[in-house]
Amino acid sequence: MKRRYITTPIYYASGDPHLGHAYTTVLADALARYYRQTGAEVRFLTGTDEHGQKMQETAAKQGMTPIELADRMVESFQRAWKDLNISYDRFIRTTEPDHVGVVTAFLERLWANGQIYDDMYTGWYCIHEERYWTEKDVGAEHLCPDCKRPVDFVEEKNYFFRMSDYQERLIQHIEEHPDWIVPETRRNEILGFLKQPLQDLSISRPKSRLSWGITLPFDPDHVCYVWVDALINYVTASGVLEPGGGPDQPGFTDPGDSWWPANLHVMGKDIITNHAVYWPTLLMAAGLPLPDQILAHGWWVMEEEKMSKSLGNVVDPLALREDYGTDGVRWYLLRDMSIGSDASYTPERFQARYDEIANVFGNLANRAISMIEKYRDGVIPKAVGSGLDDEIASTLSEVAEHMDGLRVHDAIAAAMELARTANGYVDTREPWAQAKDASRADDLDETLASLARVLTVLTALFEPVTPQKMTDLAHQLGLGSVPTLEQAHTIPLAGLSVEKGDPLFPRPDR
RNA sequence: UGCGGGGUGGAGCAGUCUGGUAGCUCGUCGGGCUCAUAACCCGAAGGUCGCAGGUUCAAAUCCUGCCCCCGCUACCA
Repeated sequence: MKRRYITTPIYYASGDPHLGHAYTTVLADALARYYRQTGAEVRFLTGTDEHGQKMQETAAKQGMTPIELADRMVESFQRAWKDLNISYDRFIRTTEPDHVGVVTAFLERLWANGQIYDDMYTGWYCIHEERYWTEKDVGAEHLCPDCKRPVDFVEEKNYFFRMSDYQERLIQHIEEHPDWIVPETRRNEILGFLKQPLQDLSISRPKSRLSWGITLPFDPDHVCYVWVDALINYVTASGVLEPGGGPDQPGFTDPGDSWWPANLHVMGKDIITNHAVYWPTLLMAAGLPLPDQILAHGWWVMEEEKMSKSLGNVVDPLALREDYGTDGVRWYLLRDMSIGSDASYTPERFQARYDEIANVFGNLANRAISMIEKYRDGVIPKAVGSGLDDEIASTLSEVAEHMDGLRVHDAIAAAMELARTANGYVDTREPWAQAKDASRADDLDETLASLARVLTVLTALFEPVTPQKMTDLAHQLGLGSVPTLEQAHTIPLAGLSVEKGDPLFPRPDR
């Protein structure tokens, strides 16, 4: 059986989940569900990134230990994902002993192979912001770009990964695999970025400054840089690397027996460099194959400001669920963002999109099932003609093409087009007129059977986006569950008893 | 500064590679239908396709110049 390993980033556990997290996760979930629909065995990974300076600081501010803060945030994230009906198979935490063991083994392997060396790190440190800046950042005045205070020149021992050694190999890989980074605009950015000489990557922090992290196996006074720690989670969850491995027993299992390499890493555009540069070079150094694809989506923007905690204009994705339901939110997020560009959230746009699925699809289901009840005592008649079979076939191939190209919004639009076509079909066929003329019983059967078929196909097509609602619709159609894409256009429907339920996408009182 | 993306009726987008009556969704206006969630279906109005030149029988589409917007230009999460 075909296998699919898909990941979200692991989210930094210093704050509660927000719309950005929710979008990435819903997007990955829709893809994971689609892959399952196509019959693949799927591993869908998400989790939390729990080490690092900000965790340490945030926890201290709240009078907690870092792990207490992490525990609380894990609960918060898991509740959010449950509320959004996220079908992850594994939730990883970077504080898990397994992960710590894998990171340690990974670093030992790089150390043993001479991929890591120590040197003095120099930079400009802002005491107020508690962070380093580059020469370019601070300018000739040597002022912190954020707070405009003078910065100090400091140097400390750091361990560096020989990332620069892999620059050419990485460029070659990206050029030979045009779809490795999606969308193309992000690929161009990375290629542009790689035109400049790549520097080596600092992968350690002295414990004197930061203790909340994974201790380097070759120097107990330093912890691993959180991004290196975090990226390795994808490997940990794949099972390709056994914790406890070391220079003498590298601990790598055959990639063929594990989930590695990942088929797809999904993320926001803000962390594309980490995933498209740091991560592949680290993998190269470790002798592991690279992931098949990296998908970087845009941001949700609101009134021209990025939605971030610091700007204080967060829209709680769960708040929208109160009026429109989980699937209403999932639908909006996936329908309204064209992967690759940013999308802007406004209540008006949300409502317009919700109206679309309520009016075009929800109402189609409602009217079709209602007519089957009214004209055929609730039993789906035998199909006597081809009905909308051609439109169904072309929609299925179109949706598959878009989904395989990671254009989820286009796939959804194509599926919705089938619902629009079916609404037009109802008007053309005029089943209410067919029902009044006993001699046209076959025509009416064809009309109603075709509509039942379209709805069945639509349950499969929309399941990745609105899973609960499609399960509800399948039940209304007399099916036990949402069929797979393969079954949807062949599974026998004649004789099934439909039962009209509540509207799938009710319009809230206005 | 360099690299990349974009500027198309009120809004959001497609079309540009492979020149040939400017398309889609929403909104507006008019009509139709009655199975349905005041939903659905049909039709109409509305754009000199950022600006200026050029090539061509013909340019949103190709070429030149300019204007404007956005992203990336990494390493302490």
